Amino acid sequence: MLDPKRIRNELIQVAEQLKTRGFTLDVAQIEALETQRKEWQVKAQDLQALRNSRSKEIGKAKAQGQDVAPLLAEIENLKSELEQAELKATQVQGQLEEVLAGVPNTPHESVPVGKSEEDNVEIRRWGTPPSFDFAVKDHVDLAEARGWYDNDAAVRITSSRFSVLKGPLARLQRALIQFMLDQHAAAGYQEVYVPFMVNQDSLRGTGQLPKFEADLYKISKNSEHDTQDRDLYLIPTAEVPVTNLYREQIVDESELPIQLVAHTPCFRSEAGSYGRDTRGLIRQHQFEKVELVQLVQPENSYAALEALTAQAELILQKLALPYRVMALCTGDMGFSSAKTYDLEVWLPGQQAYREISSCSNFEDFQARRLLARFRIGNAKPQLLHTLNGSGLAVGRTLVAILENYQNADGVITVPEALRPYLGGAESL
RNA sequence: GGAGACGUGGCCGAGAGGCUGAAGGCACACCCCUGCUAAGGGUGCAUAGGGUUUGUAGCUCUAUCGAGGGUUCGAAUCCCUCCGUCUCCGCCA
Repeated sequence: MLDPKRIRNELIQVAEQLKTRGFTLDVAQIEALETQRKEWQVKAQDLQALRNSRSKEIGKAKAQGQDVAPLLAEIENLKSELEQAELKATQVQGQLEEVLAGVPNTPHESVPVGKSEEDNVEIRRWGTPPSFDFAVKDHVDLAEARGWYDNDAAVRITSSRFSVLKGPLARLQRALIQFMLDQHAAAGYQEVYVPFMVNQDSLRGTGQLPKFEADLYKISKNSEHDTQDRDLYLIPTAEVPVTNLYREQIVDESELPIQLVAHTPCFRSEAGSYGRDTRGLIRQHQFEKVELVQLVQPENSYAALEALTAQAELILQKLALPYRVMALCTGDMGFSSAKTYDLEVWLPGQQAYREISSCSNFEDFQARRLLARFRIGNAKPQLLHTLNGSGLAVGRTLVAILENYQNADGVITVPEALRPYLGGAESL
């Protein structure tokens, strides 16, 4: 979430910035709530202070054996007044927080202004799309022809948008995961293994809740006696558990930058995407992803974004997959992001570049909710900047390899970098 | 899953309705002293939020002793619910 102080002091400027991403900040509403907040909070705190001092006097009087009845009578009325002020204060605070929780991050000044995908800006291209002297197939046709992909079985076992991979394709996926983790570890990212289910606080921390509940799979865990909501959610990305490793933590400056990598399955309900990418492995409810996460000092976060993006690119380069880097425009960026680069890989089956990684700098937007902080010496803790990026989406990498490395006879050439992970096999 | 014990600041550990935001110790920071890397003395040392303010300075207020609720003029201390940790039993990979 945004800094409430900034919203208070620079409301108009913030509203302007948010406008570029197509978000209208209800300035009047916030001003009204803010006025009320101040009024009730001050009143409640004043009454609390009064109660505290009176209570202390009673304590002292009692200790000295004096009659406390007059003092008690004096604060008799205070109680209901205080209760009302406290109630009002928490109500207004709650409303204000609800509004603020729905406000997206403000874009970095370097982000191109635009309305949609169309306005994203290509930063660079790497590699050349391969040319084929035969009719190319898409990954579904390629995989089905070899008996590696069974959509019907997945539907029977679970439902649509799940998949069953068999034999060499399943093994290729495992090889890719291993390969990616090894590459990132070699670059200094610490590998972590994390839970695939998370609680609501974690999702709030990274910004998936409260706004995007519909995209998540929920596991009911509440019992009837629970006073708090204990439902768990399947992670939509490793970003959630990994970044939350530092929720409510204060790390020493010497531990920075923190660079982590995790492989997890990801679960997305894909609500609202009916009819899009229904064929094959592009858009699934469950998919494998290797995720890079960094927590850094604020002044380093934009350099870290470049480095993290380059690290994700490295995988594509080692696999010799053609791609381009897109700077997302203000209108296309995710809720929590201040700046995002998408990596788009060339898919011959679609004759198009498709997203395979998304690398974002969230600045302190997530850290504020998370209370993820660092400290220099004995100074006051400061909010970290958080970043993450896919390195890469494994399912889509699988698609890219099948399609880019296909041969006329349906055999798939194994990218050289991957051969050590497949017992030296040159083709599948 | 059953039985019991316990959750206090970066750590250890007092406190058992008021004078406790919290003794004492360790760690840490700064200063003093000390003729070697050791010891001693002093000071400081939680987090968040609000008000005031040009101010992330100062002053001041509020909240926080696992979490939430309750009793009370007043709760770290009493009651309830939940979560977690430990020990024993059961079960299991």
